[in-house]
Amino acid sequence: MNNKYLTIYNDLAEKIKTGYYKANDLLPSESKLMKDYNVSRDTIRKSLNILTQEGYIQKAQGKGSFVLDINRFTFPVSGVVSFKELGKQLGKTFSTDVKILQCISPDKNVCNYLNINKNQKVWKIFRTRKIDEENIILDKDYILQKFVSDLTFHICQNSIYEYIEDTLHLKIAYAKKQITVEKSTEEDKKYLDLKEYDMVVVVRSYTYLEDTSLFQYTESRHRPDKFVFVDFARRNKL
Amino acid sequence: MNNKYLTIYNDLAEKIKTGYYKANDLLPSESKLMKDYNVSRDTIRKSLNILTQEGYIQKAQGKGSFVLDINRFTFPVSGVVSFKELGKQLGKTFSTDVKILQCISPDKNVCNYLNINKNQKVWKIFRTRKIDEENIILDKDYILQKFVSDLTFHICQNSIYEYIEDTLHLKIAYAKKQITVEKSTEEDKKYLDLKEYDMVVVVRSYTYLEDTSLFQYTESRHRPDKFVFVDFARRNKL
DNA sequence: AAGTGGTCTAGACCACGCG
DNA sequence: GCGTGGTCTAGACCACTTG
Repeated sequence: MNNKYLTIYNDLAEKIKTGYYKANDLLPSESKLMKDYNVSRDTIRKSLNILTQEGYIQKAQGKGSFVLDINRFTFPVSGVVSFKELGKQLGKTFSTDVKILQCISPDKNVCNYLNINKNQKVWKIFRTRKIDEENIILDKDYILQKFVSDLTFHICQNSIYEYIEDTLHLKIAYAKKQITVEKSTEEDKKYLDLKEYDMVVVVRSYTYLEDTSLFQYTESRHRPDKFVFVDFARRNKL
Repeated sequence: MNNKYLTIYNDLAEKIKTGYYKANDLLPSESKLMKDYNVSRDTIRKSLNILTQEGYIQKAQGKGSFVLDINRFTFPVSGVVSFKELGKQLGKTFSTDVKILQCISPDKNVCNYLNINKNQKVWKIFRTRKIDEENIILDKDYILQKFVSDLTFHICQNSIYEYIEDTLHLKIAYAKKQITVEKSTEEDKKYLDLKEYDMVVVVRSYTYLEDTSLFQYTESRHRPDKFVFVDFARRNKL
């Protein structure tokens, strides 16, 4: 990465994660960091702003930048993160089973979700996610075929995001998400090891590309006892 | 507010919300906005960055800033927002019942949540939230007494956040949140109209002040069918 | 008084999209 | 080639904290 401020952000974030800077430590002052990295103050401030946004530090006028305690942040479902990336970050044994992979003419519901008409083909992908030998999550993905002409079992087994970003070079920009809890359906019971639970946590995501086109709708259905969502939020006035 | 960039942000956000700028419109270019508001480019860019962050716009190099469709964002539980603020934004008929308000020596669990020892007094506040004549949410708040010496039923009935920020002038900076789904307890059944549901959605929040001191732990317990969480997330590389 | 972060400015150069 | 946003710089002044 040739960006100075991103490089500095990553460097500082790494130093916080590895404990070089510890919770409640003060980061070096902005003028000190300017000299250390040999950049202008604005560049340093850009880096620090991202650290603030991500919950790494808290700034205080007249005092400095305090390192926050991030040890409660181990399950970052917030943000736009794929299942494979998640697994990597957690180091747990996850596995994925591709149940359905087909290119279809969408039904009414899917048309509605993706805001298209039924002549536009979409990929329909159902995958189950296994943790400790139990099927915990059912992911139902619908992806506009015009953006992704080919998909294989192997790609779905691996990471669709990786393929889309690294191979197709599509740029995912943002997502809208909604979390609710609903009665489990026959489909849920078919694909998941629901045990005694008769409800599932449903995470609906609409994913958009950089040019603001909606290209994917995902419904992620979780067994309630294994669902956790962790969030860091700053108070915004006005 | 004397901040230029916040003023401009609010002005533009207002124009998007009221439909002066519509979805898929291009915002005026940065140089145009510089002239319109008679400020430097950096100030404009600060405003646009917040709009981007909050999901109002999407920028594209060489093209401009596109207005996004925000109509799916009607329930902003994300961010640090209090119940009263929420009610205002939704225009629905909510009501709050204060069930418990006392200053206690905390038990082991609360000590653990707030990272204190049992000699520190805390306010214990239980409130139920009613929507359409049903008790849907049970809020269990624990607030360090050293920050808030006095609390009344009237304040709790209204908005604790309002009192803390506007009257005590404490500055709430950020919060960590966790969402899970759990079996309902006897307490839940006592305070809520749970109908046939035997599970509740539990939102645990740790709220921090600007000086990074943890001052409040809240457990918000929701009847599952009425729970919605909406989030906007940008994809961050690296 | 000295040091910290917060805001604002003016100017430079680059990368990208489009005609 | 022109206009757009993206990055970076250097300098100014202010507000706040601490000694």
